[in-house]
Amino acid sequence: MSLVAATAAGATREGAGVATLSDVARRAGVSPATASRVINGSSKPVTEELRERVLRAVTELQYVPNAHAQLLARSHRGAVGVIVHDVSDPYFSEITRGLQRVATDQGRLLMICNSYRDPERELEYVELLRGQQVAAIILAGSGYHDADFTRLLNGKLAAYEATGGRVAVIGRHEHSGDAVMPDNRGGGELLGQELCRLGHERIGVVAGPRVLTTITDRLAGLRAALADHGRELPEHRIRYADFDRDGGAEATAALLDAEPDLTAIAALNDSMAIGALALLRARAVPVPRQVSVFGFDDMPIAADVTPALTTVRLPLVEMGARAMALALDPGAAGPRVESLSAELVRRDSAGAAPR
Amino acid sequence: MSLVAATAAGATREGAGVATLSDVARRAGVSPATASRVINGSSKPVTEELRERVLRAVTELQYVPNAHAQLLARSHRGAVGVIVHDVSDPYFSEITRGLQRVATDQGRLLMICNSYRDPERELEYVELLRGQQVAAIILAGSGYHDADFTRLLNGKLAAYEATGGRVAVIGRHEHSGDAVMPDNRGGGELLGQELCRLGHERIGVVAGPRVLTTITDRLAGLRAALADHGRELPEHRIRYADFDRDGGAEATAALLDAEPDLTAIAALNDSMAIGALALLRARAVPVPRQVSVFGFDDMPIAADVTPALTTVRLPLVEMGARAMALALDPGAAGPRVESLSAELVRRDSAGAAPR
DNA sequence: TCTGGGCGGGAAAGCGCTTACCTCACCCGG
DNA sequence: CCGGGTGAGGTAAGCGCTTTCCCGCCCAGA
Repeated sequence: MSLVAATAAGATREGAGVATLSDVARRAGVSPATASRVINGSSKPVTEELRERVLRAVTELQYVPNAHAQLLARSHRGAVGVIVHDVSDPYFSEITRGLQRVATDQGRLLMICNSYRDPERELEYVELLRGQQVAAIILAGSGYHDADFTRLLNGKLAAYEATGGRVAVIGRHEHSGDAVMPDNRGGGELLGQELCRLGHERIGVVAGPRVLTTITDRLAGLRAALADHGRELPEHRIRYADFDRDGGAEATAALLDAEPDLTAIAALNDSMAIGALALLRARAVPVPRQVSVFGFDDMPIAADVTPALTTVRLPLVEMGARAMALALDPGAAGPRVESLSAELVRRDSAGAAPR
Repeated sequence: MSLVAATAAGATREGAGVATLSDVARRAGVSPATASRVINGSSKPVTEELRERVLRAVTELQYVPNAHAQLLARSHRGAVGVIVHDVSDPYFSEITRGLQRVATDQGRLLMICNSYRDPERELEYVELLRGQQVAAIILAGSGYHDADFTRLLNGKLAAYEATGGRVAVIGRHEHSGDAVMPDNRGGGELLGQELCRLGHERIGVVAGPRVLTTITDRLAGLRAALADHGRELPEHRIRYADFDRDGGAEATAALLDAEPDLTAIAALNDSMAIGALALLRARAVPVPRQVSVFGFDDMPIAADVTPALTTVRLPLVEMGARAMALALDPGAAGPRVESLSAELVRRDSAGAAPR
């Protein structure tokens, strides 16, 4: 689910009569208590006779219990909140699939919120989810290099946890609690090693916004690996743009305009890599013969573009599943951190550097 | 949001003390009524002095109102429910984007539920959303050829509408209320015309599940256009499979195995077309030189695969936006139906039939 | 000085449900 | 024949909030 705070405005006030529990009880000629008991199979026994009368009334009135009233009365936290950058981004779709699977297994409802990479909105969603009395909040997706924001967010999360809420994050170092950490740095290193193995020297990097910690991590790994092989990564060969397809195309164009003889483009996620591929095709640059392209994440479409994308795989579904498991298992006192390693996937978009 | 019915089991019962409105009131030394008034800016004036005391208490206690209690007290329907087949499918991501935009503009919260093409689950979600007291329910995605299911669904929707709920559907004829209808049949015709224009005779169709009305509509349009040009579409050249990438690959393989000399593959959505493309590439069949491939929907990635997909565009975002507008506008007595037409997008995956 | 009107604030009645607790009838053993 | 146990059902007290209604105060006007 994507949410947006509902304001008081624009409320509809329709509805002559939604059937309530009392309506059912009245029609069945029993007390609300009895009706409630048969409707949600309480442990307290009710005679067959009454049970049937109640069930009949339920179908006749098309009664559906008011979920809010139930929640209030039970003071029972059922749902789990998830805050992602954007579910329509395959990276998050995959993570969400993992989250969903575990949540479903445990009979939990999931509320999914899109922050669209706006820290402000992320903060709002934490409040909103808290108001919804969710049992746990899961934050997926890169954190931000912004100390003020981090402090604020941690404050809110702490308040939530203090009242028994559980929190798990995916890929954020800033939070001190339970976390699932994909090895972004290690993935960057794999990328760097491959680049060196293939003999690339003039490498352009197509990066997402530098405020994202994911970007700096991947970059750091890449730099480290290159340095190991005596290569440098000058700042002017890194272009920061939106973390999506169009950003990838744009950054690639800028890179190529500045230095037409690059032999490799390393995109910091697959969407950007697809944008890079599109731009190269538009400019009739042969891939990988003249320029090799690398992605990151290995989202499903990566294998289907042409040339199929060489990329660094992150176990996205697994990450989601683990995070949900952590969030739902009250266990362990100390914070638990699970690291998941990256893996290089060689396909057709990268080859040896032309000489 | 994706939901799954939360069972009573597996509830957590944590939480020593979530601050409540009374806590805030007590700490501020005012009545709950006053606290409530300042917190959600009631029209009733409150002295600056008290207002400040309350606000201070709110921040000190990190108070967040209990959304369920608010909803209950206001008996105000805020959210809107959306049932789609699968948000991670770009077709629905796009529609959802449109829904979201309008909902956000009107300050509405969206609850998104994935039915994963399971009619049973669709029914359950209608109940669930009703229980959540949503102001409207939007059903997106093909209906099913299943009279029993349709009757059941319409019954539930009618009950919901009877109590003031609003319903809008996207691409379903079975419901009699407000609807946004993409012109699937017309799109099929466009496809057929293009196929004829390019001189294709031996055409294989890669279709999704035949229980989906979308499939039969597109197929009907395609058939009609072919018939106009004196061509037939024999049943054995239609393969029904899952409505996704893998289904597309599978159906294409079956088609080619049976008739290696087909000159065109018409897939009934882009995901399937991408699967077809992948299979053809794997078999080293040149596209479009030997076989042309057509998609349907024009989802964003269609332009980025290679060869770029020739497809039939549906205004997905627009469809979502219109549906939400209909759902949120109580207006008109009679049911309103908005038709949106399809458009052929020529790219590189289709060419003249080889001779 | 007295009255009426306005206005800020509180008391309390719900919203629809769950559940602890109580009642009442019945049945058993002593 | 009676006391107490048992078990089915009802009563009512909330869950946390909003909102109507009312009260008391202050000031303007007579």
